[in-house]
Amino acid sequence: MADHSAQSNPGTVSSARSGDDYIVPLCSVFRQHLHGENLKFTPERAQVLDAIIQMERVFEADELLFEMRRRKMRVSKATIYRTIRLLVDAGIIEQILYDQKQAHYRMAYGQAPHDQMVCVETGRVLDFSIPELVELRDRIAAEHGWSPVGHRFQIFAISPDSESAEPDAEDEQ
Amino acid sequence: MADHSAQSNPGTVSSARSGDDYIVPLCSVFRQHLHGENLKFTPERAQVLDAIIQMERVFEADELLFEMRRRKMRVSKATIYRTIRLLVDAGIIEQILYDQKQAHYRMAYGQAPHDQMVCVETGRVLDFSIPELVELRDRIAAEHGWSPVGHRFQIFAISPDSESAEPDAEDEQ
DNA sequence: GTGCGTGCAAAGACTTTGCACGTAC
DNA sequence: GTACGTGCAAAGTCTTTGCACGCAC
Repeated sequence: MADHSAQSNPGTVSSARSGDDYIVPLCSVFRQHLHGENLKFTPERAQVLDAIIQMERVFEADELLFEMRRRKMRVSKATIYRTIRLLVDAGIIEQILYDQKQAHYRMAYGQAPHDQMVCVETGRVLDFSIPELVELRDRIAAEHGWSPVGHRFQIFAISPDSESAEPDAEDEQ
Repeated sequence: MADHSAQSNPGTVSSARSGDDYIVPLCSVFRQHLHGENLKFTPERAQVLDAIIQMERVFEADELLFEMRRRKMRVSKATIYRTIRLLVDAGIIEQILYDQKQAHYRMAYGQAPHDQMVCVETGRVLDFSIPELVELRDRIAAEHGWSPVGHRFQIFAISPDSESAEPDAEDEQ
């Protein structure tokens, strides 16, 4: 497999199209999902989705709040948490786990691949896709009689830029 | 709880030997690690390690506390948390991530493989090992010029016993 | 019009920390 | 003897919830 790395560049989910192109379809997707659940499409929810789209990378609830404040969108923390949950339910974003401190999320709509490499020094994230992993997963699940519904593959590594650039004095006696 | 997972299959930490056999070497490992860091090997720390060994499965800090209380080991919650961190540093146990609610840990000393399958219905965990995954990981890291230090592979699936056996009224339509 | 949504602050779940006393080395 | 450890409770961090008012459908 020569080049399985879908996004050659660090961290960003979308590459070819600009952020704005997403807004219309994603709004529709979200609106439809809400409608299907008898929930309402409010300005606040639209703003949260909009802000997430603008972030174009992995984010935490807190970062989203901060970013929205910076952009003069006045939405409460509670609403952000509530909306994030709805967006996960709608399949528009997904939760990823780096640590148990706080939840991280990212866009899932554009079918971004699940696999990623995380730099243990800098926190930099590189997304990529390994199609065989799905086959592997299905095979293992089948061998045990389980029904696969998803998987997660993360590589922990040190990125080339962190070794050189970063002094990173953890403990110097 | 009956038999939380794994034992029957490849990948459990202990298979042939009984729990007690571990106590001596693990104590030594821990003691040496502490000594190397100029820390002390106290009865409390020994008890925490002992209790973890007896659990023989994935555990949470809270479960460990409960189990130790049950066995009349009087160790404070703070000490459990502090000792868990030391054991992770020593490489004796490792943290695994199911969700961000709380941290889960398991024995890492016997070089248990990192890969696992989690039942999204019951929480049952099945450990297994895929050697190719390490090669895959190393190859991908190398392709991008990163230095791999670890990985995590989790399959989310529905275990056969959960569909039939378990009522599990999460939502009963 | 009504029921779902929102903001606010308070509560909740898990983990860490400050302090005074205790103990392994 | 001393520096590290311990228990306790209080503080911290991230997330959820109760309530009164407001708005989308």
